[in-house]
Amino acid sequence: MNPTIKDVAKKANVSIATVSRILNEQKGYSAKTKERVMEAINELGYQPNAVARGLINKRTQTIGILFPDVSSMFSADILKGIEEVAHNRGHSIVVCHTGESGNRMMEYLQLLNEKRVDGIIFTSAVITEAYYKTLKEMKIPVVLVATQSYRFPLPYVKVDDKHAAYSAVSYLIQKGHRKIGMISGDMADKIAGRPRVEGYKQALEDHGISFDEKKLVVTPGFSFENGSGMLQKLLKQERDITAVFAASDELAVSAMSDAFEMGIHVPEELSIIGYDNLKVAEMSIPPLTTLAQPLYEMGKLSAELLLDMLVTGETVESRIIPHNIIERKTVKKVN
Amino acid sequence: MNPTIKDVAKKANVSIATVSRILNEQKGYSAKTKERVMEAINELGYQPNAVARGLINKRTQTIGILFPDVSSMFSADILKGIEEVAHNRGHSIVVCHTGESGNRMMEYLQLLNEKRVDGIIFTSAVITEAYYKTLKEMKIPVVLVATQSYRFPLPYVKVDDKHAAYSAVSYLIQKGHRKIGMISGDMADKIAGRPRVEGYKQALEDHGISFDEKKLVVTPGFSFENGSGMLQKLLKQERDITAVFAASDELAVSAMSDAFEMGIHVPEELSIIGYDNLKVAEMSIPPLTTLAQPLYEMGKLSAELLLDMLVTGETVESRIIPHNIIERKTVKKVN
DNA sequence: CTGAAAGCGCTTACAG
DNA sequence: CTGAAAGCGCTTACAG
Repeated sequence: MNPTIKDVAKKANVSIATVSRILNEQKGYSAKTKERVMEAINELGYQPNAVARGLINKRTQTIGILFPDVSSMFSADILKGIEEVAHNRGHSIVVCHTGESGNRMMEYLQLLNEKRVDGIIFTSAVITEAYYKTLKEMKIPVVLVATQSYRFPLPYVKVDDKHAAYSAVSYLIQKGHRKIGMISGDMADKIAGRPRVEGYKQALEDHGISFDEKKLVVTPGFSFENGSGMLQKLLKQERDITAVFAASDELAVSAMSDAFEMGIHVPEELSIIGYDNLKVAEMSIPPLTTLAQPLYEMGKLSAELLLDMLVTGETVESRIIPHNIIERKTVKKVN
Repeated sequence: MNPTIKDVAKKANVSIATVSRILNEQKGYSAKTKERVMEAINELGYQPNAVARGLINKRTQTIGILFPDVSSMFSADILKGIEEVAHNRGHSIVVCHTGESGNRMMEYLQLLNEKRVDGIIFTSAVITEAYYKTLKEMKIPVVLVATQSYRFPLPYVKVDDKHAAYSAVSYLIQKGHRKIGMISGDMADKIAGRPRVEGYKQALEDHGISFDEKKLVVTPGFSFENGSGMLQKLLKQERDITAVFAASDELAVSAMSDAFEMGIHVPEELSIIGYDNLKVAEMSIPPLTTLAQPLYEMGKLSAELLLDMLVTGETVESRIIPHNIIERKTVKKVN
């Protein structure tokens, strides 16, 4: 068995109270008893039991992170950012894959409660009433990343999706494009779906281009698989397009694959701009121009905010993160 | 504060012992006391405190997972597989990003020990003497995924790298290629580096093709960045090549980007086969033919084995996982 | 500077 | 079928 505080106390000939004090760098012991205790600790290879500490301190030094899909490229950088600051600030992270079933979500929420995590980071999904209710009952800080809630007062860190989409489309327009199609994710999605379409429309409008619904194509999600065949569909509806804005990088890459199949050259014959700036954006051929969400930084910031809430006990302001365009090689200037 | 077992005991007018029994589905209570207790639990919204349970049971129902890079595509599927079975079997996972610094690794090992995780899954890195020593002192089950140790007796689940590389190169040969180059990762890496080169050499030899070191190019890692420019280098050393075996998908995709830059058409002018079958393999243009490691299944299996060890208390046999080739579109038949 | 004791929220013999 | 009590490994007043 692992040695306990009792073992070191015995070995050092002091009470467990003073061992505890030394461990926690409080005061109330002489230099030489400290020395004796440290010696005993080293000899025994003693490591404090964080479970016992957690029980009494009511702090487990761990935070829970909820992902709809832990293995997506989208989650990857957020996770890394969170891990980075959590670790630096003495916390570990338990990661939860909630999938699409609300079931799994509720299971995990309950689990995180039983495990008494100190806080929760909730990524890119929508907060339902049930989720909010249990979250609230847990009475621990929560921060949202890459999502937000209109109904419930939870701090979030995210990009302004409408604005970002607006920027992406405006960029295309600046490059001389006026016949711009869009491949959208689920329009019923109020966080990442509709706002991007609205941004697209607004950019057109502000530049005197009228919206044409034949230039818009919708698929139920944002994944590579969802995007398959969408470019064909778009071009079938409306042959006369010089550029397309895809609502995610995976959708964009999917469109590039479709273009390749159809023998359409990107960007010579068709410009494409994505959204996200996933790792795959640099790996695509040619490299994808895209609207970047700084996912890694968003992860870091969300963890910072959460841990701040933990120390101050106060809630924190939401943060709209600036987006920007990463120019690579899929958008061509046109007259 | 969260209600405790004491609160429900009081409310139901029983002792905490019987509440505990009911919670743990043991026997020793009447149907109607159970009913009363369940009622109290519901009314209070009581959730057992897993920290207290962990302290007394000496089981935290959590396992630690160590990744050199949590955010890599390689980690993604392994993580998902582990999460899947861990969750199904009532365990949560704390994920650790160890980076390249051995430092971070030791920190995390200590942390996992203090948190008293029930077991550890160690992925795709090499076990040093120091790691092994601390792992051993923790006296908990460990399983290795996508790596192994020759020096230390730790069960692993992985593909046979040499054999897999052999298969990939043999596939190229079957397709009629005889002038086959290789882009290798770090040759000093005894797990994923050298064995793949050995497999390459052996496949050549067994097919009566002599190895030519001008057809081999080495880069310090397996990432997309590491691969940049390697195809140029290879072709400069030896122009006369019809196919290349890349030691990872990222390296392969990198080579495809290089080929694109150089105006070389894949697979018409040059065939490429990768290794791993990451998500990016299907997304590349054209889709990448590759030697697949079933990462998701390997993740699942490693968790199964770890949890089995936890229940049986016995160590478990290592598993060599079968690999296979996913034929997509980057390898062309040749005469 | 130091220790005895209570307590965190549970589980588990032990006794009835 | 049920409860009182000890104990898991710590921290923290409290008292000296």
